[in-house]
Amino acid sequence: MVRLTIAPGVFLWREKFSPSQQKALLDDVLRRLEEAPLYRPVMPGTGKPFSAEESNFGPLGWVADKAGYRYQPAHPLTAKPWPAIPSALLALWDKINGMPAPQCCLVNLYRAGAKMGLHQDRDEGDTSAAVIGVSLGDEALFRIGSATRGGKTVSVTLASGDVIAFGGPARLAYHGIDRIKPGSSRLIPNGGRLSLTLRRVVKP
DNA sequence: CAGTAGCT
DNA sequence: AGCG
Repeated sequence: MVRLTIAPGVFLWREKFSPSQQKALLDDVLRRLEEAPLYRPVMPGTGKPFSAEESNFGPLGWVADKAGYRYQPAHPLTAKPWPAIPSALLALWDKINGMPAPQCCLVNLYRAGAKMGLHQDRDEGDTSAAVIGVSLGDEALFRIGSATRGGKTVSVTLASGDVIAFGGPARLAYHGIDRIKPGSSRLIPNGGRLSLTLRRVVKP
């Protein structure tokens, strides 16, 4: 597999999941989302809704509501534990990061027009492992900079099956999704992009 | 005084 | 880029 270096600590593998693997992973993800339905989080304080919809797999899920950002073991609407992380994603993590296993797989669904402002993944007590993201469906314009706001940023288009990882010097880099390219993939019913973000949350 | 995974 |  060809690993591209986007910036120090930021790596990209194009189509690391083949089309048939993408379809299998999507089916697995959609089955699990029946148990843990997507919902629309809101910003702490202001209550402004995200444009993306979210859910989680794994022992801990990242949630946002008026009270703040946090990890919790159960779905905020159903109160049920999050479904397990798909085995294909655990295998991917093991190849890139090794042990210990990820504790969270945040699922983001971006339909046409959805985006995600520049932010840091900094709600984790353990930042020693890289964050790993898998893209399914429509292409997205991803942007990543440094650990401080206002620094230089680089943009890259993420397509279905692509895998991005940022760790080490880039683990706390600001990053976000500027826009989705509607209709660029037929993988997801009704269109859109699913991002599957793997993270370690607490120290072993 | 932080806000900022939002918005203009 | 910078807001309140």
